[in-house]
Amino acid sequence: MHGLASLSRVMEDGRSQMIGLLHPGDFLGHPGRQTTPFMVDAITDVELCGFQFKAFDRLLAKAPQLHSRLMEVVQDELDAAREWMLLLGRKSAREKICSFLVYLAYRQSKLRTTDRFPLSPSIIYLQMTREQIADFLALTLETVSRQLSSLARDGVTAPAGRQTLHIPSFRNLLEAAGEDGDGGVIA
Amino acid sequence: MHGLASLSRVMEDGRSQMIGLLHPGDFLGHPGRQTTPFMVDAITDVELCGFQFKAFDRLLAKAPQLHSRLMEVVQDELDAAREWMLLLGRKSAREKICSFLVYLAYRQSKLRTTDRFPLSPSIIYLQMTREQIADFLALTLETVSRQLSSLARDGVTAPAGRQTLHIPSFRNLLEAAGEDGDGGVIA
DNA sequence: CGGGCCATTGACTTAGGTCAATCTGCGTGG
DNA sequence: CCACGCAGATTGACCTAAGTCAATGGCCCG
Repeated sequence: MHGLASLSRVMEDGRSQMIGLLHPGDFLGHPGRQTTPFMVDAITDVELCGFQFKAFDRLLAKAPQLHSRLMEVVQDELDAAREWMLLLGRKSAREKICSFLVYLAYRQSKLRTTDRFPLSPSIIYLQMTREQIADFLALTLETVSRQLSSLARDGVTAPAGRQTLHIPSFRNLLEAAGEDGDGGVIA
Repeated sequence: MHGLASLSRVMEDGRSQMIGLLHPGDFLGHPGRQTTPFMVDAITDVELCGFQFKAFDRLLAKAPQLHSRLMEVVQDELDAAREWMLLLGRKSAREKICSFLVYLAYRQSKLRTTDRFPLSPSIIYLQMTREQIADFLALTLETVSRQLSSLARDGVTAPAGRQTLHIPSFRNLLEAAGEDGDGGVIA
């Protein structure tokens, strides 16, 4: 309902990869499963809303159209995960950062992926530390910091404090993200 | 039904990332969606079995337990995609190759992820070119080749032709894959 | 027997990681 | 109200895993 949380996978030697962010309105866990096989961390203070398994199952039995809604949700997550695989596997550090900013801009403006422009106020709140961003993008915190500085130097972003960025031209940002103009953004 | 196909995401500049492999028994496309937003390529000759949308929907209406079966399938794909994100983001080239071999071993032995050992005959058929493997693991074909040579040199694998590997010790392979012994393998 | 197509191997380059030294707010207690 | 301390951020110097470019090898098919 409020706040931001992260989902991650951790290796026994300590390496970890953030697998997704949970924004207000997102689901944690999946219908019919007792556990999520991933680590969940609160990034900010979080308020969430729980469902009881049995009650939820009863609801599901009564409202069959809910099934397809849930299927939608899971499929969107799947597409987002696959999109992120492209980012992790093939994008440069700078493209990763820009894609991340684009992703945040969309999530914060509550638009769906398909409606592209415009993001009017074009203010992005990072909410996370450099280390958490690094963990999401498979970089190091130093690289994140360097790229953010470099983006500011190039005028792609205008920092307003450590956690807030102003975006002069969203078009420039998209380009620097290596987005191909049609459907490249994470839902 | 037969053969192997790949799902990938391609950037406009030509970079591409394989997002998953389709083995016999897997689904292509998702119920209720007309298209998959990814590229599908046949790796070997493929024989597949199609469903008509309307007929499938009617079937779904009649057999509600099919809903939860489909949900299972999509959720397994989601977990696999997220697991692969860890591989893409945080594993070394050698670990990637080994994880890939483990993945293939499981897929080819038709076991579920959760049953770990043993893979009795421990023969792995690659079926793909080095370039396709590179595309799956976010490496270059040269790096794939070098790592396969190095694994053979170290006795982790015993090559039998270009497309076939014998695995003397599956335990060693798992270790070289950086798998943590509980649930690290891709479904 | 010849000609592609993969694959292998080598030499060199580079993006990003690592290690280490400041810097910058900002919340806290005196 | 202010100075102190500390967690997070920045920046620099150096290192390395993997990418790039290029030459060679070997296998399978006509």
